[in-house]
Amino acid sequence: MNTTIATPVAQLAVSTVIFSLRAGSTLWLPLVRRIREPFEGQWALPGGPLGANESLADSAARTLQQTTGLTPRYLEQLYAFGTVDRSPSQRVVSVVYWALVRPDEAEQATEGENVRWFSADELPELAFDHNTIVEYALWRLRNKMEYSRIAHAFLGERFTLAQLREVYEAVLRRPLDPANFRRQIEAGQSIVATDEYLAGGRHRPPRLYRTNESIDLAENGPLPEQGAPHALR
Amino acid sequence: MNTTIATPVAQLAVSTVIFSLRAGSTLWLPLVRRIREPFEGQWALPGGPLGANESLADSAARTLQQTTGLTPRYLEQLYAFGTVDRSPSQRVVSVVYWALVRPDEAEQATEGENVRWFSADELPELAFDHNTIVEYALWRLRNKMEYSRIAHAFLGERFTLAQLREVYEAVLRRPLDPANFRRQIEAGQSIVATDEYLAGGRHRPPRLYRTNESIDLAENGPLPEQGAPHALR
DNA sequence: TTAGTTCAAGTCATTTACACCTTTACTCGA
DNA sequence: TCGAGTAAAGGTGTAAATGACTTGAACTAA
Repeated sequence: MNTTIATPVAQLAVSTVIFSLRAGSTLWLPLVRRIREPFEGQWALPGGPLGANESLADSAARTLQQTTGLTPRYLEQLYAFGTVDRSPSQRVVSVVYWALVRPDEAEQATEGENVRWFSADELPELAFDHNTIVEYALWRLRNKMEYSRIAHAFLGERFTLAQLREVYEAVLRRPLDPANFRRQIEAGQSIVATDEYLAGGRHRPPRLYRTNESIDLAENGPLPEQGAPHALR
Repeated sequence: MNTTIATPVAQLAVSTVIFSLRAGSTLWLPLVRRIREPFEGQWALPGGPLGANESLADSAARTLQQTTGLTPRYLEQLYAFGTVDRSPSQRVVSVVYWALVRPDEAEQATEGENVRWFSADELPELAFDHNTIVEYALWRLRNKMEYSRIAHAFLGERFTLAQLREVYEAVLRRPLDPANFRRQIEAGQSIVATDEYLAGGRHRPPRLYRTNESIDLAENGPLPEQGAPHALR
């Protein structure tokens, strides 16, 4: 074997942008406070160096679990960021993933001195180029919302059509006609009606639906390394 | 500074899948023969280790230039591949780009013992997981063809509508109605009619068009590190 | 019982997509 | 020089998708 082990030109890190919906209508994401230089004390995306025996997606899932306690239902690679000057001193190439979690999962997440949730519209100044990264992740989320069915990853097992519509309205930031929304969703095959109804509101109880597991909701093409353990298919 | 320089868990490499259209109707891509282990003698995607003072996109452009002599008009990041076992011995994480070149550029490319063009449908068994990578790049190309205007990157300065349609037909592998194609393209703003015509055929000379530079043809969103020097915007 | 709310379903006009047809303009060979 | 061949350019009709709006049903709370 004549392979020379070159001195590394860059550190390899994996980070993740996690989205959730708080109060059912605003996009929130968890950030972690940096506990060392550079950017000590500033907020940053959860992540860390790639482990020796884990794939990129596994690394994203692990660091997520360790820093925020979250295990997202949806995890997909976003982009690899590698400009020379994006980190002072040692050069870092970051493979960034993006994830969606349900509101109930998000509430279980550890929140404290070093982990806090922020509104996606009102972020502080983040470490490194993480503001840029979040902006791109937001674009990807909104874009993907229009041609795939990832909205389901924000919801639990059972949900009403109104809840699903509210997810779309929150992410796309515009109201949708309930009647037309119903027609379009029913035309597709992405959800299945159950025979349960949600009682309790002061109105006619809406029917509960569940996602159709046999339909590909992500539309990511023939990707070999398929997301996290619980990746949406 | 208390940053510890960890021993690298993986080598960082950048590779590129380059597509071109030969004879105006079949997808071709250049491969390079490996001159060292592992996979010595087998065909692989052009690429190499990331240089110390270049961004990921610059590295893709440079290795492309060195191995094939090509400077693609379109260059976009495809995916970062990083499963643990994708390379024997030393672990390698590859950030893969994909590129489009015009047929006339492709002809200038060096072809010889160590560089050869292959039909995208009839590839040999490649080194590493490069067959998988090419398959994914093909999916991305065909997918992107349907919602963006990247087809223009296959063509030169001036082209007829029939030529543009042939690009679509070749990539999507199905015939398109010339009349409807004309209307759809004209409805968009991606091309501009010139007052030139292409004479020589035994039929009415078709009008020549050029791409509208002021329109974003790639639709990649707010990406910071924008492709290669000549990236299509 | 009644008012209020939302689900659920239906109507209608407009736009868009697609298949097919006709005319026009040019080149080339007889 | 004339006719045949070819593809551009433009047109028409039908089906599907979309958006704005309307109606009725089901339930809660007062």
